[in-house]
Amino acid sequence: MPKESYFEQVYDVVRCVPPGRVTTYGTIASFLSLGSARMVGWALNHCFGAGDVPAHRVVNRNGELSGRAHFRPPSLMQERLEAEGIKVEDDKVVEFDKLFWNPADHF
DNA sequence: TCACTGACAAGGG
DNA sequence: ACCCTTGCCAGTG
Repeated sequence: MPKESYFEQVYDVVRCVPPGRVTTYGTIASFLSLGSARMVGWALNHCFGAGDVPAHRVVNRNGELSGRAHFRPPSLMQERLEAEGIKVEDDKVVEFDKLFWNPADHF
């Protein structure tokens, strides 16, 4: 498999997200200039088994842990975020604007 | 080949 | 301010 699928493109960006920071689906899609926000979430759905992809650092534009239901256990996403110093309340990232990390900024 | 799916985002009522 | 509809596009059956 010499060619990277769209999944791997997303995984690569997610891996670049530093601990204690979060990003959104739309941001990744915009950064890749490919696909859409829905695809990013869909790609992450297949990430389990694709290696160590910190999918818990990816949230929706509201800062909500929309993908927590896909973790096992579902609370694992919040556990991971809190382990990195991110506070989560009511399934939402506290001070999401501050913790937001833009891949384009790192670039 | 065609149709449906999906962890979202933005706009309109 | 909230709820609903539309658009998005690669992958799978």
